Amino acid sequence: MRLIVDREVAAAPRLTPAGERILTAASTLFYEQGIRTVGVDSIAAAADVTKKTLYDRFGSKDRLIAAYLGRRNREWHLFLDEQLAARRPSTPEDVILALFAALTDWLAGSRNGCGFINASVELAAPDHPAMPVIVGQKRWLRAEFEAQARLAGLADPGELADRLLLLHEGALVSYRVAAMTDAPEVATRAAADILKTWPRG
Amino acid sequence: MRLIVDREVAAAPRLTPAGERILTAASTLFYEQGIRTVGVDSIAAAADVTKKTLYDRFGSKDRLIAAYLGRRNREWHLFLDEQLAARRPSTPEDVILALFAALTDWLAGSRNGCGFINASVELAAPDHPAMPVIVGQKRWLRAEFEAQARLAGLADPGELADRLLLLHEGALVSYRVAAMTDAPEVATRAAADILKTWPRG
DNA sequence: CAGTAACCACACCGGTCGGTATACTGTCAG
DNA sequence: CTGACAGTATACCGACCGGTGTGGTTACTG
Repeated sequence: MRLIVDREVAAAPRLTPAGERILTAASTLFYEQGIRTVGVDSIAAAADVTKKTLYDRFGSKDRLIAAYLGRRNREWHLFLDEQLAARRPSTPEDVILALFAALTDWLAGSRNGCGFINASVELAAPDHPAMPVIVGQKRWLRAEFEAQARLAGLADPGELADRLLLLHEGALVSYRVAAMTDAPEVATRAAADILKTWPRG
Repeated sequence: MRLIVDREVAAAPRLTPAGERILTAASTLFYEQGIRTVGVDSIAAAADVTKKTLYDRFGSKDRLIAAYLGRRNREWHLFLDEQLAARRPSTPEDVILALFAALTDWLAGSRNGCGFINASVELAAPDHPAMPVIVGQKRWLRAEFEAQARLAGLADPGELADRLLLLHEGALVSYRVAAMTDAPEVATRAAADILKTWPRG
């Protein structure tokens, strides 16, 4: 069993060594301290690079933000592939549960929750160049839930996918905002119970 | 049937006419456009007030933010009281479902989701004077879920409250980030199903 | 050998940020 | 009558914001 829905993730663009350092520094700073809080000067300093180089490579802070989210999205999908490979789910239901179980490891080691949700709030403007990445990430997850539910022969896969997405996002945000440290485990248990009692189509 | 857990909401402080206008303007601007985006100058302009007056009344932007969230929290509890009064739930389970159903009206008329979650992300710093209001709001809701579950004689009220909170917060964030416009209704249906199948203690 | 991409150092830009200073007016209670 | 308080108007502050311009160095490549 494996993931079904196409990732539609843009391939990682070639980066120069300095560009690589910039994006790496920006990624940790943006995620750890917030996008608005971190200025381009501090990113350049952390990457040991001139501001000029930063602007030669990325053009603007907004496009650097988009690059940050694009990379994070790729890393997330790679992470999911690893998790799936390790857990070897044998049914579509197990694939769904593996996606929930992956949350625990994904969130471990930081209290900041979901970088995409955070970015969506911080950027606010719906026409921001990074918005498609954010919405796309959530839409992919929902589509994957729905596809697995359909594959499992469960009734009303759309409604089920919606409910699973609520649990998933609720875990991400409660982990951060409400300081619910075991949110991923709670979500996994809740998802398991839903799947167990859900009617077949 | 009514709400059980103490609100521990600080009483609304007396405000001068200008102070009132400032807080009103700040509330709509902060919620509609984001806290970091809105500067004190534009708040003063919108309230038709000098910046001097703003700082005489509130001292700093951070304290104005805290006042904004305090007021929003009071408004939310007032809103819940109205909803409860209108729906007249006859069982603890119905109280819980009424809290979910209230989400629909609470979110109607704006795409910005939960002001507390947004503020938590935008402020980031855990020692910000407004943080206690944010965490307190979520903790109250969880405690209310748990108290109602206990009153209903349901098993493991803590676990149930956790799961309900995940659905609730998931609806708030999916409504905004994933543009799931019917998130409140989905959450309400999911909560109803959970309550229906949950074992008695 | 010439060209070009990838950097460096550094100085500079206009604008906006949160916040302060000064000086003056109206109102109302002791 | 006299403060105290709430408010006005305007000017100002240093710090930082995202972004640009100039000029020079290294290294690889056609």
